[in-house]
Amino acid sequence: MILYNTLGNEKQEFIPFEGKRVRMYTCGPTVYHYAHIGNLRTYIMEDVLEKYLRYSGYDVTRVMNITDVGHLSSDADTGEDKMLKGAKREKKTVLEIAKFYTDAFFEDCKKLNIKTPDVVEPATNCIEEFIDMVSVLLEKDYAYISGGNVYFDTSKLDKYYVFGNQKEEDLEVGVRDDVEEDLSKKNKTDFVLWFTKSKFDDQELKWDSPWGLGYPGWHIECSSISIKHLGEYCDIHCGGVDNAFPHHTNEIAQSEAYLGHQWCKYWFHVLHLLDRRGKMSKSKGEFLTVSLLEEKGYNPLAYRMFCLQSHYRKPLMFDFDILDNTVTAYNKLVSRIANLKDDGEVDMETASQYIAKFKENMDNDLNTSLGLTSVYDVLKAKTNDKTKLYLIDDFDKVLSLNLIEEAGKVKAQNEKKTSDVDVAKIEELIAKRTQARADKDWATADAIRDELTAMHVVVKDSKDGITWEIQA
RNA sequence: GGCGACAUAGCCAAGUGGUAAGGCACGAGUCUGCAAAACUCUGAUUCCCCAGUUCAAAUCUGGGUGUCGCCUCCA
Repeated sequence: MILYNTLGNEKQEFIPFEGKRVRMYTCGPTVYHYAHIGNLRTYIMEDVLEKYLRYSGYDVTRVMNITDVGHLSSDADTGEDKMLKGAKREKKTVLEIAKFYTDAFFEDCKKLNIKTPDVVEPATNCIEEFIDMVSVLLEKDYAYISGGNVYFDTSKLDKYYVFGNQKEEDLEVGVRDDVEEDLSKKNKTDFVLWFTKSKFDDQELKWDSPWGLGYPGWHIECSSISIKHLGEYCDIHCGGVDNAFPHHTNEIAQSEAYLGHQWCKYWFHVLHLLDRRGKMSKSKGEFLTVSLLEEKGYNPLAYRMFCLQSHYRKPLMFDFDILDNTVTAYNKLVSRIANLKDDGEVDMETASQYIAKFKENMDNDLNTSLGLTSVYDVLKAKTNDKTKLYLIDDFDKVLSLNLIEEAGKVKAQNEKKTSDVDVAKIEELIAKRTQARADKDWATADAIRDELTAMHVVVKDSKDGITWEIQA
């Protein structure tokens, strides 16, 4: 499989450290609020990556952290503590908030067919590990204590900007209005490993440490949780692009300083979902959630298909008109599948050709748009329906659009009409209408059709006869 | 200011040196008393612009333009 690796900024052949074993790490959500559909784009694409790796025969272990420590990423950031802000907003304790939004996150994931990672670890479970890692970094002289906090010393590294050619002197401090420079740092790019000096008197979660009562820095959590569950080597680390710097850059710095060798081979970054204002973001106030989509009558899986239609490494513009477009496409696709007959034998020879094509598409840097096209190709294939159903079911192990299941619902819906409605009445009306049509009494025929429409019965006249069904 | 990504039909979008996939919408046709549904057909002389390399460029190189992201909250 070929994957674009941000480390090197190029497409590379994916070769794990150890045979068919894949250790995969995902930066999880900060659980202070609902995830918006932009956050979930990243998780959808990572889910496809994980499932495709499994489909390709890899033995995947995937770990995700839950950021329930409400720390700030910066010593100097005047922003408000995220978890605390959520707690204040909802008058709950920080941990109640974390629990609530963690559950909400996985409910959203479930609706989008995002598999729960093998290991999900809240940061508050790993304070000991964080402290251990910081201690080692201090011992190895990669860290120093200043102004009450423990900092990572980036000047000890040969190369700090691993993802690009950024120069420290070109960094602008205070690009954002609310950021001030932290004078306790030795170098501009140094970052906090452990805080004891919180700017927030009401910081709720604090733990004892060799450096005093405090809480961990933002980056230490991912490094530590990854190493705890996946060991010293990680194959793929995933996240949204905005995390590449500083979060992932800092993770690499501290992890490799701690381990003394290369840590993670591939960095998979998903680009942002945009709306008319640019990147969809919680800090801008209004944001779209899965529940909101459902309230508006959208099937969450239509949103999944919306994401799959585009490539993970391209910015994706969200608009309800575009989503509507996908909804139509999804419904049409499902109804075409519903028309397939489940009989005969699977033609494995033909099937293997389509599977090979699907793999070729997905092997090319997870080209989900072409992966979806494979489904359309199958529908047009010159083979029996059984083979088509077999292939669609197979591809859907990766795409996870519930295509077969939804098609089954459509079929059931069509069959339901015999049990749920007054068939005798409907057939009587249809008979009357047929007579009226035969008499060329169009007014009566149309009136009866209107009556049937009011009963949610759709009449279909075709040369093969008259059929009817209950409108969904 | 620095670093990085992206730009293809009305819309979403594939394409990684050999002459522009697929989907949605639109239009046309079949069917029909009309309609709906279903099925079939149809669309880019050209890929943001300008140079260059090449027998051959949407694809490579250089220079622009535009959009987006990051530069200590962020997926």
